[in-house]
Amino acid sequence: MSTVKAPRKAEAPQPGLTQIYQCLCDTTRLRILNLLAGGELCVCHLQEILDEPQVKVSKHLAYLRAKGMVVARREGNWMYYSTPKTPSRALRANLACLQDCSTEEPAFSRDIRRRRALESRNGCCPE
Amino acid sequence: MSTVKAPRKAEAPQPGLTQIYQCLCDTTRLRILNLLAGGELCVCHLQEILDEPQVKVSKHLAYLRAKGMVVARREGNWMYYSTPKTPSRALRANLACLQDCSTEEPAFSRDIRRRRALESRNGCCPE
DNA sequence: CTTGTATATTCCTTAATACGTATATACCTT
DNA sequence: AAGGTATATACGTATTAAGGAATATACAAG
Repeated sequence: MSTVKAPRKAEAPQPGLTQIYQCLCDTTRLRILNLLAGGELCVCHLQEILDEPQVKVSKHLAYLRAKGMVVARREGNWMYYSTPKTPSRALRANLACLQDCSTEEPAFSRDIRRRRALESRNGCCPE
Repeated sequence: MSTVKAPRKAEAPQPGLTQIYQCLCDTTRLRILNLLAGGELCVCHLQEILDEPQVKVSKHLAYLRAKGMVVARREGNWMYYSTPKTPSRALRANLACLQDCSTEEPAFSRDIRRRRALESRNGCCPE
């Protein structure tokens, strides 16, 4: 046993192909990842943009995080989620593919629009 | 009601993004799609290359077909599966992405190698 | 019409997932 | 310490998926 104490919440290792697709096969998670492609977001903004209950958003974020699809950082009361800064080849390719495909789906571009609107009028959490 | 009789087994419409990812989130289905990227295959060849029981292969093929990810044609006793000739933009992009990512995963290239070996020595079904 | 081969489907069990309600945790403010 | 806000987890439940064993279908050949 190593004497080095593990951090209470280690980030998950980068996911394999199957895990990536498991994350992508839910509409809410797709919307989240589509949004995070535009940069970090806090949970309250995600909730508002997605217009989904807190527990639902939180659980999907936990799912994504457990599989290494997103990383989280805390700032005071707020949690900010983003895609990993150095994604694996497979993850990078699939996020790019999602970006490409999402332009077709109206729900996705609507989310992006709502994000812009929300960020312009400055939301709940410290910038 | 239309008087036109529907074919007994219509091909499914092209899948949406979520459906695509639902199809991709199983290892066996990923292997199948990876193989079909190299062209049509009959079920017996798929069984042999994947080294999986008949019922498992057949059910995953049915799943893929029901979601419009593959199409099937019969020739005598044999069923041949392939990706649709004119895939939707999303399907095309994701199959290409899979192709790109699969080069990293040893299981996938092994399948391709087994396919080549099997086809060179000519298998069970009419060429 | 019988038999054989290739493939599909049914039925069952087990495990995974999705969602909601309620509760817990983490941090800030006073 | 006490209360408030943001977020996470536990628990119950309903739905869905995966896999195997057995059976059914479709076609070919005699």
